[in-house]
Amino acid sequence: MTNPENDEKDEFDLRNFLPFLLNQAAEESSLEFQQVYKNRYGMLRTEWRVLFHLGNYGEMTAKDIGQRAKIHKTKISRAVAKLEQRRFLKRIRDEEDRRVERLSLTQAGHSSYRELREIAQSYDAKLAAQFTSGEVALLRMMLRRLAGMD
Amino acid sequence: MTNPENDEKDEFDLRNFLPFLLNQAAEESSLEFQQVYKNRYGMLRTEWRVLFHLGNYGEMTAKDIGQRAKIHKTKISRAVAKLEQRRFLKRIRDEEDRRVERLSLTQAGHSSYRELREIAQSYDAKLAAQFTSGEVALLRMMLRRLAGMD
DNA sequence: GGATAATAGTTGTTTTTGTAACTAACAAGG
DNA sequence: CCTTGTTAGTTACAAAAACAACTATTATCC
Repeated sequence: MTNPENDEKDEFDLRNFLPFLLNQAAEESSLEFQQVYKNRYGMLRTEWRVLFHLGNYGEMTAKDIGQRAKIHKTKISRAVAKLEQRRFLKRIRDEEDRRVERLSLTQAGHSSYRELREIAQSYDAKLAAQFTSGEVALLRMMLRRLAGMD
Repeated sequence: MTNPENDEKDEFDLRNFLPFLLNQAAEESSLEFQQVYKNRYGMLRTEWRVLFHLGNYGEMTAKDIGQRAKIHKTKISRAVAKLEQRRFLKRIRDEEDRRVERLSLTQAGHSSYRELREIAQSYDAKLAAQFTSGEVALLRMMLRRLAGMD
């Protein structure tokens, strides 16, 4: 490319624009881990997120997961169906309120979760190793704030 | 949700996992700006990215844009077609290498770019205002590193 | 120079997502 | 109770993304 056209007081650089930077960093930093749950476990992103939530926080409803991870209910519905099909989770109709399903992992689901968590943990460590521990702590704080997860 | 199942030395918290955190922050921080180019300009994300690249860096080829922003060529091809249709950009066949098209903005494209850039700039400032300027500088540096944009 | 491979970009097909409308169950007010 | 409104989750259809196969052009190298 040529002709930078910076003749019009253009202090703006796309490469510093936070939404763009965040997206690029998110994509790049997800890539390698994505290969694992995708190729090795045949899972979609929403599927491992549901798996992780159930593994990490225990029994939850679809709505709980959706609120916590800001995932739309239709995506969760489909992910749950797929995970159930693969016998990674089971649903129990809540008899107090029969609209609700209480979701939890099966043995198989739990064992996949443990494996993936292990991988995620060391992957996270690898990413974090590029910076000082103070920097990483600050980064996580800022990301949580930007994500509205305070 | 109940039953945290933290009985199995589970120091892992999904809410601190960098790829997850980055994705959440990216999505949340893009939302408001997305409304602008989507609802007000009828553009898709790839379309404004192409527009921004051409506005920001001047004449480029589809391949240039793809490499710089890590966007797949089919997505770019379709975005370019749409932007051309709306008379926001023009293509010039490179006579040195007739496989290549040199892309650049039209007047209309440039004026949309300027408007959107203005909005992007103040949106970025609003996001950045949540932190000290030192923190933001560090954040951008870290994101660039994570994005492999060094 | 002619076969073979590589490159820029496009098009067609399949997956995945987004959106809206739907079912079933519960809640609230009259 | 019984209409009206909400809520949990599903399903159907439309939009967008991913992936593979394609065309046209240029580069390689025997």
